[in-house]
Amino acid sequence: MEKYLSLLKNSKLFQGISEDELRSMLDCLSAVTRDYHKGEYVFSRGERIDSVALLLEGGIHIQKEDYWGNLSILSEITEGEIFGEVYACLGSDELLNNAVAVKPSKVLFLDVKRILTMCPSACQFHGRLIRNLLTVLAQKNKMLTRKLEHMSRRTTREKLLSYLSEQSQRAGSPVFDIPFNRQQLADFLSVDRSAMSAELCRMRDEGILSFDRNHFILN
Amino acid sequence: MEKYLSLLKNSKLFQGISEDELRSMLDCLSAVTRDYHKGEYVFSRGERIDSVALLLEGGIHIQKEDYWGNLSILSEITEGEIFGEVYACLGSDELLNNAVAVKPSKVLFLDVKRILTMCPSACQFHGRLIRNLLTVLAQKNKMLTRKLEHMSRRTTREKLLSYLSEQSQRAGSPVFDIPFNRQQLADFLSVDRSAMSAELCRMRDEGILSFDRNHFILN
DNA sequence: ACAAGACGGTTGGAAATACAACGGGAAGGC
DNA sequence: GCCTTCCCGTTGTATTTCCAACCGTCTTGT
Repeated sequence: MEKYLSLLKNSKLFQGISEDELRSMLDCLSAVTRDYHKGEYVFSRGERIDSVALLLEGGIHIQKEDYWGNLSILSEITEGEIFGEVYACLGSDELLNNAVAVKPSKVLFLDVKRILTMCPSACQFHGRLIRNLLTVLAQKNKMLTRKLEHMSRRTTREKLLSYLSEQSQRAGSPVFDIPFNRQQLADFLSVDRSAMSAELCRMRDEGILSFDRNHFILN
Repeated sequence: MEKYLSLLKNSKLFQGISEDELRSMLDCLSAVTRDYHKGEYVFSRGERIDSVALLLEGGIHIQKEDYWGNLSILSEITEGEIFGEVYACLGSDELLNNAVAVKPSKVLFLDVKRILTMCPSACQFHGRLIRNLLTVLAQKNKMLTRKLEHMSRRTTREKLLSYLSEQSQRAGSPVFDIPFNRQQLADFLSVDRSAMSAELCRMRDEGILSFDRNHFILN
């Protein structure tokens, strides 16, 4: 656990909390870790949970498969990010999506009730934790809004440009890498992979962008 | 203001807070109201805000217009709901969407910094307010996830069924009203109005559903 | 070295959507 | 009563997407 303290200290959830405080909080929140291999499910649709998950190592996709095997990727979780917080906060609601490890992963689970219901005056950093959680929820909310912006575009080209522009903006550079391969990007944008691939090549031929695998340059 | 106290008391933001406490809190949060006529903008894209808005009366659409006048409706705000809370919480971020009154509306503005930064022990219900805000954010998060579920469907028919099923489920009955007319529903689901209208009629002819204006029955 | 699988690109036909234009009916204002 | 506006449905065409199939390259495991 010690080796992840600096990751935790810099995570959005524990921002502004000292390392000493962090150690005692982990006990207080009945923190446990678990390892997952690639393809394993951390959470499953329909489940009820009362812990938030924090990704210590690896990669997670929040996604959904329908009856015909069609995959839809909602979001990607990177190291230091939390997931499942919505359902942990709402308590009684069933999960709408699966959380699947896309790499060998290590996940830390924290009991949310302890965050929400513990007496605020009991520990100095407790209020800070709640406000951090609030900020994370607001940021995720904004992320979902931006994703809806991509998805509301009518054509594959517009969806791609909307997504790639955001990635470029986030990277602060016209040169950037995306965290998906072609199939995953198609499942993320809800379009056909082959059609998307063709559209990317058309845009490249028109000089709008260039790419190699998941490395992109926007012009 | 007095006439809205029972609405406020039953709102998700002020749930569990007594009427007396509520009165004093409204002062504390430097509450002000403002009226809007139909079509007027409450918030505009690009703006920065530090107040949450609570709709006392009327109806608001959170929406975005692109360069070519295409409208995209993100969500609908009904009486008692709050909006703008994401940006008020994040402080420095610019709004991504407009908030437009679709009916004559009355809006209450509350200073969010007072909610977030005031000493938690100062007032008994302050902690309650933060936790309520947390719950509202989590619920909105889930709402956006569900909307993404509709939007990730490939065909207009699937989008419609996904949306109508949710509305039916929310109403707890196969008979329900939707809060949109045809054009608004099309802008909400990001499809062509005429194609959507045709699809609705095909589904009616196939016996899947029936409808009259915004009144629907699912079979 | 070899086989198997993952990945990205390409193609052609079927299906669905977008777009523009039109018509009828209901609602609302004068 | 009349006119205007809004709302919904219909139609036809051009465009776009989906789907299935196939190929070449690169990686991985044995």
